[in-house]
Amino acid sequence: MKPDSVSIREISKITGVSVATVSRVINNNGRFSKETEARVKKALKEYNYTPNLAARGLRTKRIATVGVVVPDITNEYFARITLHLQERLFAHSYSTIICNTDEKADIERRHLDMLLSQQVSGVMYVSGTPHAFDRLSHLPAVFIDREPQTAREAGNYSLIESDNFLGGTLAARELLQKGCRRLCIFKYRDDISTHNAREAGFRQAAREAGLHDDAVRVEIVPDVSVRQGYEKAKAVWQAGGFDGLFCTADALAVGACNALRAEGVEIPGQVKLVGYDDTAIAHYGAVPLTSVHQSTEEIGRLAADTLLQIIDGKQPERRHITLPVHLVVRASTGGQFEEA
Amino acid sequence: MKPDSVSIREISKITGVSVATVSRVINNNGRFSKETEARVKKALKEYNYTPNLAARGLRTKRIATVGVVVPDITNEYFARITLHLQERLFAHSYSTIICNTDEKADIERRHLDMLLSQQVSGVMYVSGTPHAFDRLSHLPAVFIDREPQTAREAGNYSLIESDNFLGGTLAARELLQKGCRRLCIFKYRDDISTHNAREAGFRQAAREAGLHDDAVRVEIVPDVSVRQGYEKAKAVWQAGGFDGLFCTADALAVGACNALRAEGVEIPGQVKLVGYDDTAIAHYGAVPLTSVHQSTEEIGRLAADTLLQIIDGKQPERRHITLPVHLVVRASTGGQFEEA
DNA sequence: CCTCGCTGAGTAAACGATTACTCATCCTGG
DNA sequence: CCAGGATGAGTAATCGTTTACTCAGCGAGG
Repeated sequence: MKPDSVSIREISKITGVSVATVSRVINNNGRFSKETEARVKKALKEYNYTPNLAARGLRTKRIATVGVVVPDITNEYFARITLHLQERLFAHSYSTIICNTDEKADIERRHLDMLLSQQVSGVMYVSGTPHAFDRLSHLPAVFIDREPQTAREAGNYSLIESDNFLGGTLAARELLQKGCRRLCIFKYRDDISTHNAREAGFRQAAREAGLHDDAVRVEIVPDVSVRQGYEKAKAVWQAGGFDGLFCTADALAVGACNALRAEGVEIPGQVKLVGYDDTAIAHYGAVPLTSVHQSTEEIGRLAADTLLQIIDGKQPERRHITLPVHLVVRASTGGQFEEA
Repeated sequence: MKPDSVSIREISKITGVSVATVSRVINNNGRFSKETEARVKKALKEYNYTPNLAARGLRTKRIATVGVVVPDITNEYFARITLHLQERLFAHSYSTIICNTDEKADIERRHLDMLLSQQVSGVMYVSGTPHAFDRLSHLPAVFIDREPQTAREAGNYSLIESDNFLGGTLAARELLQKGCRRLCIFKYRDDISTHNAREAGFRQAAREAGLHDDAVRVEIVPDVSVRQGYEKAKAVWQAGGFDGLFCTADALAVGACNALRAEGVEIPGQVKLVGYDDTAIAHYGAVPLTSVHQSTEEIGRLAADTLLQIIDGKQPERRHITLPVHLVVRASTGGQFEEA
């Protein structure tokens, strides 16, 4: 049973130098001789010294921790981004506090108060609802995917998103090229810029291909569950149908796929299907799903680096970064069957 | 732009009482008059006071934060448990630091050092590899699913797991009852008690049904990916086959399902299939998957409550809790088709 | 030989909150 | 009328680190 953890003062006593010097050696800050350094470092190791971050944070008012605010960690897309964020931040010896808001304003508010209390050095908003942003308008922040309207004029933040308009365009082109003419979109809510841009890109591509605007039917769904996709697809199919369907999230597409097959519809024979995010379930379904891929790894890496830059007081190179996306073609639009 | 956050001292100045009294009001600790209380509380609200957790933690040596160590947050089962843990802990105004180890000992070690530095009050091990447990043997800890052998004699910890033996038994009974006689198990590694127990339960049920031990073939896989399931199923099928397959994780079962269908095998006609964890992908696959369900919500809730008890110095009611599981029957063993 | 600058290291004051003591005041019962 | 308990509130030490000052010693240039 090791001692609970020795303090800088005990190291000082052991080595016979002052606490100030020990601190200098630890932080490699200020002057000290080679011998002193060696002696102190030996003691640090030997007595298994662990810095008390509370004390350090109190004194320096900076703590190597950032908050990550995410709507739903069980959503694979969010989980991946969060994971990559964490890896990158951890590599810079920052720790992360992950806060799940479930898209609820009051929960988000409480989480933010907690983050403030912790004196975190920055906050990462993963597809964040902007509800409680006023709480921390003075903190370094990076938004992923969605930008809060209320923060427009506020200061220190950046936005990282992927090119949703392009994603929509790619989806439309694939369906059109494969011969679809009666198109339908299942879109998540009507107030989320991310999903609206996907629709806009889709519509524009359809228009460019000479389709009339009302050849594209839009259905709005209140959540991105498989069940939603299932039920919406059943309803819309019975109400007239379509031959090409674009869902702004993979889960919807998987649900739609199941529903259509239950109705005896052949995919990709009668209906072609494109999803979004290229999450793992895109591979697993009854029909492997063509989907728009965005790199969670790159998003996470860029977002982490940008936040660290802001924290360090450097102006980030770019305040607003848009990453490219690409389409992964699978069986649901008649692509090659891709295994596993 | 609000002031960065006022301190207890400023509240003291504003209200004309001492800092000690302000602190007492904040913590509802010690004595103070109704009027003082009202005046202080008003000022706290008005000036938007946020306690500095670093200072508090430094003084009290207790911080309302626990570390959650998890192998892979993008695994849905782990993500769900983590989510419920967080909800429950947050409800008790604890925050959580989630650490993803990727099953790597050195990453785990660094995470633990960080948690120690943060002076967390406890650690939650979700299906944790025990590698670096020595680092914090004196900290309150709760293990979910897996118990570290090395910690046997160490003090303050509990184990929450679900009844894996029962899960294996249920899986076997379902397959046997539906007429399967040539059984196969895809098991994740050979050194993980959780998965070993599933196999043991399965075998025992098979034995009880009068099957010879070698009527149960066991295949060990190195990870729980869909791809693994796919490839192993293809290989085993070509090497002789089976009519009932039990996978100790859903992802394996989904991969196996895809592989078998690609071979022209009918499910559940020729082969019946049971998975484990009842994650979302169990619903999504080409054939809805019969799976052993364990309640992540209950596991999370119990684990959180137990850890809080240990932190508060109370002996938890039970050191070792085993939760029941149940089987959800779907199409892959000939059950009713369950939508979405 | 004096002075100046550099080097290595110590002293002590913060940081913001908690809490053990202390104390003045007031009330009450004998 | 007084002893003593209860009450409300202030004083000051403390938690572990960082860091602005300070300073002794030494070597070199004038």
